[in-house]
Amino acid sequence: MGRSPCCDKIGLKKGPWTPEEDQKLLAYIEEHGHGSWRALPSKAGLQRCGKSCRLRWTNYLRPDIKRGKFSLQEEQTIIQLHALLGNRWSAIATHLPKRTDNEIKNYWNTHLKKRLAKMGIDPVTHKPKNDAILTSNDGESKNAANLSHMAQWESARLEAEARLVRQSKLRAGSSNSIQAQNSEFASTSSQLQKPVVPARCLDVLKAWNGGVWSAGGGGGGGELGSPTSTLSSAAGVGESSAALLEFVGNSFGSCEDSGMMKEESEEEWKRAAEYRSEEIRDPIPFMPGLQETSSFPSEWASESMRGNSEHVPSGNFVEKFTDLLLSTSSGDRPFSEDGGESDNGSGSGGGGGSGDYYEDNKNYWNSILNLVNSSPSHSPIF
DNA sequence: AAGACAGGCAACCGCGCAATG
DNA sequence: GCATTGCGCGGTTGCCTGTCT
Repeated sequence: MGRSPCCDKIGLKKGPWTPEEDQKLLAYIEEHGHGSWRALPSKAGLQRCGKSCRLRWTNYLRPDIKRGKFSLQEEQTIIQLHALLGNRWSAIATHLPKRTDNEIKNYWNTHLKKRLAKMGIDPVTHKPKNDAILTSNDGESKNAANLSHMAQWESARLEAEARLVRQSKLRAGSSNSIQAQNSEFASTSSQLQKPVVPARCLDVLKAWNGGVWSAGGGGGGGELGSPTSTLSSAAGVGESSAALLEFVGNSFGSCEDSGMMKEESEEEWKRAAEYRSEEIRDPIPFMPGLQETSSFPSEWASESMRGNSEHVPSGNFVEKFTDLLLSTSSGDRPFSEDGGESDNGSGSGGGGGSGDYYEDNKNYWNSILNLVNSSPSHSPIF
């Protein structure tokens, strides 16, 4: 509908960019910024469509792009976020400073997807391929439902962040100052694609670890052994709910700050495998600590609760999340019914109930991390 | 050495959404 | 409210390069 042609105009060049074209584009953007991609090519003297220019800029020429191999933690971030968000590469990219969605997408398709497949993990569902046999329909649906809740929440948050970026860009864009634009590229250009808020990583999983995994009481939580997860059944209420509340708006140091960009990779996988193989005692070290708390902007929930991914089945997450918070604050334990009597975290020994519900999910994520991290470092996969 | 094959990645394409007139 | 425009996203393609035979 009403869509004007873009790259099919006669006379527009397609295909690989030449250094001369790159130079023209760079020079123009450095001098003028990119106000309108559509108008840019002619102004810059390029026989390209605006879309092609934008792509070239965002995926290749932008000064804040990190190229080269992905670090172990970047890989883990991608895998885990993909488990939550599905093929929402732009959302995943917001958690990986200096990486473009296209790069992440390519890396997933060419490396990580195959790696997971070889490890027996379905790269779409992030579950072991024989999981369907091992898991009852009921348990699976619980896993899916809970994951979907988290994913929807993350989706909403990311989109809200994106809105903030757009708004801030609009504000910034109201000034035609070249310096302003240039300084923006230089200092915060990654924020052109990312939220204004500090880069985050693994919010959901962090909350998952802090709020859900640790909530198994003295049993499962104790098994995990996190300093933050030594919850008595009484204190656990407050702490786990606090973790969830922190998760609502948490903002912690960027992945980069937390050592995200360590050079990779074999050694890191090896170290991680060693570490993880000792004991899955505390997922938290993979996730920077919870630090900041902010309020829950209602607008986050106002849109984008649409189920836009097969990973994110539709459902009224906000409602349930609110219920969760309410029940938490009212003293009910949302995560565990069985207090400290669960087994060593490996199974759903106790009967039924929400204890099993979250235990299943904990085990699910444990299995992902286990499978990823415990793969032999000498494996051809790696 | 050369052809075949596979993997990796840059770029293209089409769609959806938001903004605007 | 509708048409149009512009941008961003995700899927896909095709070229380039490295490896194998």
